[in-house]
Amino acid sequence: MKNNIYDKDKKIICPKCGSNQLITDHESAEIACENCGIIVDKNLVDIDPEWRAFDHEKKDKYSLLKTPTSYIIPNKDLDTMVDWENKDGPGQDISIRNKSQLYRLKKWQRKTRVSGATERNLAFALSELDRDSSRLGLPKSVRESASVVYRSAVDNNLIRGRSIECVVIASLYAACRRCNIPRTLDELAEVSRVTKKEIGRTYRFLARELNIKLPPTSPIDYVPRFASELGLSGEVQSRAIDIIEKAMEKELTSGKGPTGVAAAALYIASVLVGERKTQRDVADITGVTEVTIRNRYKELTEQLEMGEIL
DNA sequence: AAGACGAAAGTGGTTGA
DNA sequence: TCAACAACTTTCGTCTT
Repeated sequence: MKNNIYDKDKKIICPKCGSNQLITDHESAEIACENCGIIVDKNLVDIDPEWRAFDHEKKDKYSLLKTPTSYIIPNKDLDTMVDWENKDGPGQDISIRNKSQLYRLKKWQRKTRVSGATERNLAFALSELDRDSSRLGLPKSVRESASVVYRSAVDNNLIRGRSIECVVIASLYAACRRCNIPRTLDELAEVSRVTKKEIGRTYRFLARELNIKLPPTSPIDYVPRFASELGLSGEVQSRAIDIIEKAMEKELTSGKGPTGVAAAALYIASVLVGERKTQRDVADITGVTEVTIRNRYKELTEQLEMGEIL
């Protein structure tokens, strides 16, 4: 079976979203779509409909079965192997299977001994990622973005000495921030067995090694989620965002924790609009203390000349 | 009685010598 | 590596509604 993606002159596009913004990865011979994050493998020989039409759940399942042949083994060897299997295939199932296994074992041992472990690692990590992100109610785009981060972490040998779960969570953290729907370290720590400290440390490590540069999280990004969890109206939200924008102009927010600023802005806005929440309510949802809210609140009202509250 | 306020002491992380 | 430092937390007593 000849595959048409392999042709070098042909432009490769992402089968899922049609984007041609593909990132080629050096060592693993895989191509990732920058837009939606799925893997489009250039060296893939066996293009079944199932592969072509994969969405992410399916891809995870099939990757166990298929990826060892598609990801790792150089394409020329792979071509040979596929042909050989196809010719001898009908009739003698068992012996063929044995031969095939032997062949692959040899291959793996000789050239890519790590790859078996790597694949298992990846499969485990991706299911972990699925579990965590669905617990957090994260959209697919974030999950995909996180899996891209994780894969590159694997490719750069960054997981060694770290737990898979830890790296997965750190990847998720990065992905959330990139997608502008940040989650706090506390929230991430809650759904995993990794401590907040470790997540932070691992994230910083990944960011440094992978050259991920993300601007500091804006308090504004937290407003919609916190507001809806507090049952506050859209009007309160826009007032809060207003306050934060003004505060940022005056550089009142730099160096301060974004959740604290968001919490205080929401509190102030809730009072202004007349949907008052107690400091305790806001503190519980936002994960900061009342004291912090009070401090931010004080700074904001003083510096922004909001005497109207008093 | 509940919520808001603030002082004081403690924690974990960053920075700079 | 260590100390200084800022942000944030915990705790607790006082004031306000």
